[in-house]
Amino acid sequence: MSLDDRKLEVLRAIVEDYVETQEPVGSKALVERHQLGVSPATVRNDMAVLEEEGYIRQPHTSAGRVPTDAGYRLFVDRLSKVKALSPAERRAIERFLIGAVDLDDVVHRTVRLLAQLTRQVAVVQYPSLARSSVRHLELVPISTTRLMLVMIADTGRVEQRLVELPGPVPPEDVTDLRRRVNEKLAGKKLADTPPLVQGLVDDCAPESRATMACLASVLLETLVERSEERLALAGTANLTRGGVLDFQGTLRPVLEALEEEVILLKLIGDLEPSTTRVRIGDENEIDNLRSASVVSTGYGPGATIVGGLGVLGPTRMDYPGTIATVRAVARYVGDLLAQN
Amino acid sequence: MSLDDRKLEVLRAIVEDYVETQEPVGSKALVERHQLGVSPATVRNDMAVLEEEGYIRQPHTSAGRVPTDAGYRLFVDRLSKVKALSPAERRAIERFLIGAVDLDDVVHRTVRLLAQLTRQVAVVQYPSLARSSVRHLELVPISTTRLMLVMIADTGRVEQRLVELPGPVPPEDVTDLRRRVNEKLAGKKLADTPPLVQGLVDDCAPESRATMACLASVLLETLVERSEERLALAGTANLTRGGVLDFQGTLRPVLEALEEEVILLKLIGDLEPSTTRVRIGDENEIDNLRSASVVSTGYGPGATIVGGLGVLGPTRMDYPGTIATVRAVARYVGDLLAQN
DNA sequence: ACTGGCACTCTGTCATCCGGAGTGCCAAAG
DNA sequence: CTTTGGCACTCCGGATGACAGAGTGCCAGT
Repeated sequence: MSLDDRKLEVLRAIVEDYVETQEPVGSKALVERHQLGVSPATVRNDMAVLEEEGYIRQPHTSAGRVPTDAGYRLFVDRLSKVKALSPAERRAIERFLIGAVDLDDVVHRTVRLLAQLTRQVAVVQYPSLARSSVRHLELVPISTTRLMLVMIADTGRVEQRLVELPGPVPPEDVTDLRRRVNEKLAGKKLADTPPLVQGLVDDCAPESRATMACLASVLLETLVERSEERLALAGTANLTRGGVLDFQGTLRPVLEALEEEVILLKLIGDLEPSTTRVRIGDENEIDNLRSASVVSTGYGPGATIVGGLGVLGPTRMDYPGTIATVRAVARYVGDLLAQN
Repeated sequence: MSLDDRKLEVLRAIVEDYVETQEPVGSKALVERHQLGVSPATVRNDMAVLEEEGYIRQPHTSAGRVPTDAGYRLFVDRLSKVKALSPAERRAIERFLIGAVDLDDVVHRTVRLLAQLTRQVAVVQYPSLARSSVRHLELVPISTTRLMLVMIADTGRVEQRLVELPGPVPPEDVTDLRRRVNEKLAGKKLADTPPLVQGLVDDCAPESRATMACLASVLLETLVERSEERLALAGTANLTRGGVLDFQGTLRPVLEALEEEVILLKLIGDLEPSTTRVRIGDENEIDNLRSASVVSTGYGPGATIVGGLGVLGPTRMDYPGTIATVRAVARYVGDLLAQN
């Protein structure tokens, strides 16, 4: 059975009212607040059908209706258009992001901005190393048998690792190493480096091969293979808005999930489709987040995507507004990155 | 009126029981659980005195007693000895901290370890730039009019800034700049650099002076003056242990405070006395944290202190255990830093 | 196909009640 | 002077019941 237009309209009204008031919405209140042009009794019939189809449910007999996850899904997919941002919001975004001094700063500002605008928990992934290219590799002698390897990526990320050398290496050899490493790797996608790094070691004169091998293993192991993704988080205090009503009584599981970087990355990290993604309640694979929704998208300079960002909140959230904000922030951040 | 030994013993018993059970403790239960050698009635008299003096209070008439902030304070100062760590804890600390690949990694591991061991919210400050020395300054050309300035500090911190140059600068000039900057600044305390940096500009040949001035201003402004302190946070989910009983009903204010880096720095950042500091409830200047206690200490290689770390929890916390853990972790981190 | 009416159900709240735990005080004992 | 046992009193927390309000489902009528 397909739902006619009015039933969809009723669903939309229920979602909007419930999101706003946080209370189950009844037929009477609905016809009063929206111009549906029909009587409560009619709405009740429609509601019965919507409930049958699984889009809404009653917390208990003779209470109003509340959207189900499926109801929100239908709402997001077919009933809502993306809200335009208010000029105030646009200005807030611009003002917030100018004046960032480095990548850390950009990411921190972004995540706070996002949390503030959406009034939810915000997550921003640092530009992924896997999607970055090497801009420059620097070797800094710390002692005769220790180097600090600093990698600067085109996305602005800077990573450093301590390298323990097998034996003392004189400064002029370091200069030589640096030159050779950069010649080979600068400008290359990090993902493409493994064979090149191997080549570096192979081409090495025997006397410096051990040193180069050390360097190579640190490079490969900690920067390419275990290429650690970094995250910033903000707005956890927003979880307490709306009392303990959202998240079925306890923030515990949600806070626990937010502590796990791996989980967060799963949430915002699937960057394949360049469009905004919305995961509602049960659609999250993480059990702890069954009562939460996540709106996420990728960002990056131009059309490429180097990282993800998003927000997490109760399933009862303002989807159109949140989606609009997340997209806008992602675009601004992308532009900002493009300027480097 | 001074408190005799038995009254102090009663106070200790009350604190210990309350911390454990989370429930107001009455005179009867007290004599049963501890060998006080006196009757409940006697204990009641002592309690009356302790209440008079402000060390305990009754949530309501005819309920048991609960320690006040002053009571906890007295307990911490005079009634508790620092617990020795269990071998299991020691092992956990060691196992957790070996294998860290860089400073970020050390800090993150530390903060998680601390949160896990104390079962509270943990905060770790990155080694303060203000207390670090310059190990090396690196200049990486990004384009002809842009440099990336990378500063490597002896504490392992690495900071990078983008420098917009007034005009194109050829690579060999960059090499020269790099050499001059390092000759002057390497090994110096960051706090001592301002006059040296000024000297660098003054000594510059006129044709490169504008470039050097640019560099100098970025250095001074963003690394020395606005030397940003960084923090890591973990264990917020622990706030939900003990139900909503701690923190008088809502986590809101606490979560809000935890979002503010400035506030956190105030909490753990006062590094003057090298000993552990405990702030109980009202002793926190931050209103939001009036129902929380903070245990913090400084850490650093050897006897010097380069940063702070600590935990935050309900006033009802296991002070001896927490203090011991915080100290131990700080010592281990210090040792780890000393190895670099 | 929609509407008005009506009986029914369930929640949330308020008042009341009662057992339990704990206190404060007092008089007696050490 | 300190400690102890006894006793009346207070207050919390849970259980119970009554009740108004909101909302529904269903049915007959338009």
